[in-house]
Order: sequence, then structure tokens, then C-alpha cells
Amino acid sequence: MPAITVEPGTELKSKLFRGFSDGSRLSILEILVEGDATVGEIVERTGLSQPNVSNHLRCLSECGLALSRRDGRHVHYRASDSRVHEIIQLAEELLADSAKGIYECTRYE
Amino acid sequence: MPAITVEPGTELKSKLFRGFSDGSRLSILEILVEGDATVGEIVERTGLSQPNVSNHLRCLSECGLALSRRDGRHVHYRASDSRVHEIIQLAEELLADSAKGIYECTRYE
DNA sequence: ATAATATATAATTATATATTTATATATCAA
DNA sequence: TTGATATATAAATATATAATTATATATTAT
Repeated sequence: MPAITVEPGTELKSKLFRGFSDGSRLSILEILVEGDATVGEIVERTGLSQPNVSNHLRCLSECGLALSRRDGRHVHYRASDSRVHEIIQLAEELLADSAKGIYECTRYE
Repeated sequence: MPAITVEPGTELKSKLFRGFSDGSRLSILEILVEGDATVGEIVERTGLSQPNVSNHLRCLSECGLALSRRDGRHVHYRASDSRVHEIIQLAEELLADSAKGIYECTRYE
């Protein structure tokens, strides 16, 4: 009877990574780690629809990866923590070095 | 005519994060960053089915997050790069500090 | 060569998730 | 207060992905 010994917290951690694991959300995060941006600016820079961006931003906010403040009718978002940037940078390095084969990965599109 | 100015490489990067964004795969990666493990050991320690583990390991190998070597009828896997561990550790820190709200995130289960 | 063990594969099924669509709310300007 | 602008929400739809199931391959021992 083999015990299931998955480290506690793994589910939460994988959920955190889901914030980075969608192309749309990651492109939003990459804008947010550069600094402040309004929803409209994000819509413009990503080419995503406004409701889609809002849905993703809510997700990122609830998860604690982004923070928001209202300024008149605009709402500004930014990355919550410098480690958001660090994680993305580490991924870039990995991609450049070890993970070059990723575009061949057939498991997901 | 707003140009779509998503940074090149974002799609590949988000794909890389998908390696970490599934609970089963992350629990496998957490075993692999500790060191060598055979498929059977991973099956035992995670409680996942053997084909499921093999499918995930193929995914992780193709993406360059894991390396394998055959030793008789066993195949040993390990993390490909120390940055795999670093990324997981950063996520742990983020989770402890900024991303506490993640279990409330309604966007995904 | 045959059986046993270890792992891989691939089609199917089940499920999770992204995106759109339509609409609602909030703020400002006139 | 009415209209315009900015953002949010939520249901519906479309799509992607995980897990299972059944089977195949590879290695070793007898």
C-alpha cells in the first residue's frame, strides 16, 4: 500500500504557475513587471479583447500576482512582487539553455 | 490599428511554465530536483498510475526540463538544470508572501 | 525461446480552461 | 441627469489538456 507522499503545497504551487502558463496571461504579466499599466493599455499592447484582459487580470489579482488601484475611470495594474519578474527571467534562461526542445513538445499545443 | 506587441518568445515561455503548472507534473519535478529517480519510484511516491507518469515524463523530457538514462530495465530521470529547482523555490517564496490568496482563485479549480 | 518486469505509447474519455458575447457597473464631462 | 468612456462580470461556447485504458516495446532471467 504505497503512501501518496506528494509534498504539501504542491497543488497551490502548481496553481501559482498557472498564472504564468497561459500565453495571454504571461504577456500581461510581462507588461506588468515593466511597471504600471491600465487595462486599456494592456488591451492595446496585447491585442486581446477587453473582457478577456479583465478576466485574466482578475485571476492575476486574486492569485496575488498583480495589484490594482483605481485612478478616475482607469484602473492601473502592476506586478505584486519583484519575484514575478525573477521567475520570468529564470524561465527565459532555462529556455535559452536547457529547454530549447520545448517547441517540439507534443503534449500541449 | 494597434499593433500586437507581445514580446517574442512569450508563447514558448508560457509553454515552459506549463511544465510546472499541473499538480502531477510539479510533484514529479519536485522529486526530480532532489536527484535521480526511476519511473517506478516516481509512481510509488506520487501515487499516480504508471502510464500517467510516463506520459508526464515524456512531456518533461521533450521540453528539456528532465533528462533520462536507461539502466537495465529501469529508466532514471532527473531535473535537467538547477534553475528548475530555483524556479520552484521562488514560487514557494511568492506563495508564502504575496500570493497567499491563490486558493481563492476561482478561475481554475 | 519464454516468462517476468519495467517502461512507453496512443487512442479514448473526462475534465478544465480560455475566449467570446452580452450586459452591467463605475467615473467623468457637459 | 444624460451621454461617453473605462472596466468588470458572468453565462455560453470553444478548445486544450489530464487521466484512463488497452496494448506495445524493451530488458533480464530461466
